Amino acid sequence: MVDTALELLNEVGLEGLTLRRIGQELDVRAPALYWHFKNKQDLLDAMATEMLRRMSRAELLREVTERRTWQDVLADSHRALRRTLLSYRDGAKVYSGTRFTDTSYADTMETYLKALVEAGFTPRAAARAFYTVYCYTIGYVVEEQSAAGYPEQGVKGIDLMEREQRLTGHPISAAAGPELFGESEAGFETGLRAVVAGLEATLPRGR
Amino acid sequence: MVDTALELLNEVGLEGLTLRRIGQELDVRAPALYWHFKNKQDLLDAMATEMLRRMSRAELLREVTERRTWQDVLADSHRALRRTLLSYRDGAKVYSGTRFTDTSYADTMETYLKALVEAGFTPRAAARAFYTVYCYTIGYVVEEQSAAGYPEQGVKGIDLMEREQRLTGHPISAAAGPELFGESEAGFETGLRAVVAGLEATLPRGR
DNA sequence: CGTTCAATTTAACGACGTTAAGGATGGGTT
DNA sequence: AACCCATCCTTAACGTCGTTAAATTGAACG
Repeated sequence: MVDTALELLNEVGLEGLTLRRIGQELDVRAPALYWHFKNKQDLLDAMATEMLRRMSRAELLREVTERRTWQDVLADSHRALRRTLLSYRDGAKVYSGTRFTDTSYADTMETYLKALVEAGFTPRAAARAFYTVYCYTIGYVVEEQSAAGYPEQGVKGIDLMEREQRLTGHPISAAAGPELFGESEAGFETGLRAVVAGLEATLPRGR
Repeated sequence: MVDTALELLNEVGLEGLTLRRIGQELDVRAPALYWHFKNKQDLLDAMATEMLRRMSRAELLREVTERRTWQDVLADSHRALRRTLLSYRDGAKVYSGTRFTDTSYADTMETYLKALVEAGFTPRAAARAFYTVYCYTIGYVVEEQSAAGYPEQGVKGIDLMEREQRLTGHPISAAAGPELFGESEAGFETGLRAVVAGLEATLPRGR
């Protein structure tokens, strides 16, 4: 049922994801859903949790089988997070700010934090480091998905030409358009590397 | 009218911000609002734009009167952004992913980018640097406001005690709670410094 | 006084999340 | 076989939402 809702999300987007529509997909009337979830937010939380679970399954395997630096662990895990969020329409919006419905995410979390601690981070610094990259990633993908739109569904993205015209008189801002909204993949990567490099430079690690 | 909506936002939150309620505040029926805005999203966009405008007014003054390093410009402007978003209930949610309704923000943007370019960043790198800090900040405040809740209005925040109990068996994750959700001010600052330091280390600047 | 135009009203529509009350199904117990 | 009880669903309805259409106000102006 969470699976169905996630599939449907990709078809109709967050705004079109109504209980009646989900019910339709399951050959069931809307109130039936209340047998399984106490309300719609509860279902959304479960969807976010399931997104994370799916990400973890693939990602945790890598963790165990490969030996990587803490920088790679941090960067790879958030590359995976971005990929996961991008794979659902409005994925970042659904995900951001929800509280997870169980502790299934904690295994993954714990593995990452342990890797940082073993690399010399204090537990507090490890948590802070992880959370910093996390916030960057969430923020980036929220903006990314919102700027992209869903043209095939009539949701327009940012029009770079129009933006440039609108910003005549602000040349640097105008020229920033293609860098920011035209190369989102490379842009995420550049920012991610910077953030990780900054953690390396500033956060207290033992020798 | 945008002012009224912003005031009201602080009383009732995004979820309680209905057109009928806004109308009530203005002694007007809901449909009257459609004379001024083409739909609710249009009003929300205007609110986000106004938030930014208010931030810029105070912040741009500093820019002109003080001489600061690009690091300080970058950090201070995003400290101001966070403060602004925090000053409205659900401020970050309202703000994130909206498109600005005019180009009033561009003056500010241009000033910041110019400071970076003068410090030796290429225009592209300047845009990227700014955007990286921007995403971190947006992501951070979205999580921050969602985790805090609004206890006086019955919206519960994260319960640290309960969280710790739930995460027994994941000691590092459990111990991360106070660091992440208990010291949000210091946490933002630490992350911000790291991100700026990372930009210093990785982004192409002239000599 | 009549016209024009901006700004608002009233009335209504369809869709939403949600609740209440009750029906179906089916295995386990007596 | 008859009953029970839990599970899972239905129908009906409520109140609220964003939004539209059409009629109405009221001031400014000739």
